Amino acid sequence: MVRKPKKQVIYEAAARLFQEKGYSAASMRDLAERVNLKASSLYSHIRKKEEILQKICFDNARRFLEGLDEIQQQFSSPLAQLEAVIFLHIDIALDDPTSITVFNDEWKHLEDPYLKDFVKLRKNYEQRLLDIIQEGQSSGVFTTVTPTTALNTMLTSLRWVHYKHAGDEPEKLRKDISALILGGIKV
Amino acid sequence: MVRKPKKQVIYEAAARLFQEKGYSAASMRDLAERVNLKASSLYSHIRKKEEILQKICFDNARRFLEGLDEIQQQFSSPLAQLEAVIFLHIDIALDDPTSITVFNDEWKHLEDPYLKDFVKLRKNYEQRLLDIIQEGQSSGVFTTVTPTTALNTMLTSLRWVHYKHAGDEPEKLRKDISALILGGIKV
DNA sequence: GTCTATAACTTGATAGAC
DNA sequence: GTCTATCAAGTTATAGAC
Repeated sequence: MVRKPKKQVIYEAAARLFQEKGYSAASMRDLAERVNLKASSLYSHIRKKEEILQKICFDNARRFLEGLDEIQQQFSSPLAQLEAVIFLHIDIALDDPTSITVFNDEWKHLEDPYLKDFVKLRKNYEQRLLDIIQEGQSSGVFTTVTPTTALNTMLTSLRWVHYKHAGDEPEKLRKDISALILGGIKV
Repeated sequence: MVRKPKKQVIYEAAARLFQEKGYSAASMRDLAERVNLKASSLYSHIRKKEEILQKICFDNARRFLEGLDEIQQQFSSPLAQLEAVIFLHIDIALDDPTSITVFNDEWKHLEDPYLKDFVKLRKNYEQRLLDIIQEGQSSGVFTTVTPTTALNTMLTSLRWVHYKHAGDEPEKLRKDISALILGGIKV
């Protein structure tokens, strides 16, 4: 029987709390109650509230970026890369739906310099996807919609898996979603 | 030169403020400053902070529901209806991007009984779209992905238009997005 | 590490003068 | 309708006893 370090228990409870009430509306007293502590005791484990949000946001950002690294090593065709990106987003969303919700919805409550850094990482990620799309268009396998329109439509269309997944098997879900997205992009 | 009623000025400033900082992090003092009043003076025009959020959320909900009413009177085929729904979402997003962001992202800060009512309206809207999708599947014009998967993918994929629109002409945007979404749904 | 106590400040909202 | 003054409650975070 392995006991989780209390710090981890706090982070996980915080993610659920931020998901439910939003970062700003979630108080340290709320959080403390959920881990059976007084608010002041939390500060033996973390330095400040924002630190929790930082970890959630940057851990997830890293996950996406490293996932994309692997994909670009493993696949060379734009179509295979894009499909793998779709699977990456679905798998991450299914693996940790709570923290991905916070990552998606609460990052704007980061303060500088973390906010700036976060936005930069994200811009980076999106630019790399944009390059894939444009390569696919050049080689004639993708339709010639405006690239940012294709990118944004694809990325946002993946933003429901984490909180609304109806109970399909992951395999069925991956198959359906990739068919829906790629069906619109492929020539 | 028509002067806007101050109440409307307040609502519009509030929508922008809620969009920028989120409902919870936006204070009545922030809002007052933006309309050159003291916080207490706001209460001559509104009863409470949540009242503003209510109006924004329910006004937009009504817009979508009435839009769907019209669509279902005007078109009979599932494909034509679904395309019209896509245009409806795009047009609303382009017409008032700020208030649609608040509608999309901040509704969860409504309190009961408004929260319950809002969720009910939304469920209603989504059920009607689900029926369209299922009719299209039955008549063989839509692929047989899980209907809720098609619905959620379609609806969330429309949730970027309001805040990221790159500068395309609306017509090009409507054409691209409907091609991307319907291309994945059509048989 | 957890507690009590508290500092220092912000919050939404009200009372009442003008 | 707008102001000043104020309230009661809530906020993050720290100090120091145990």
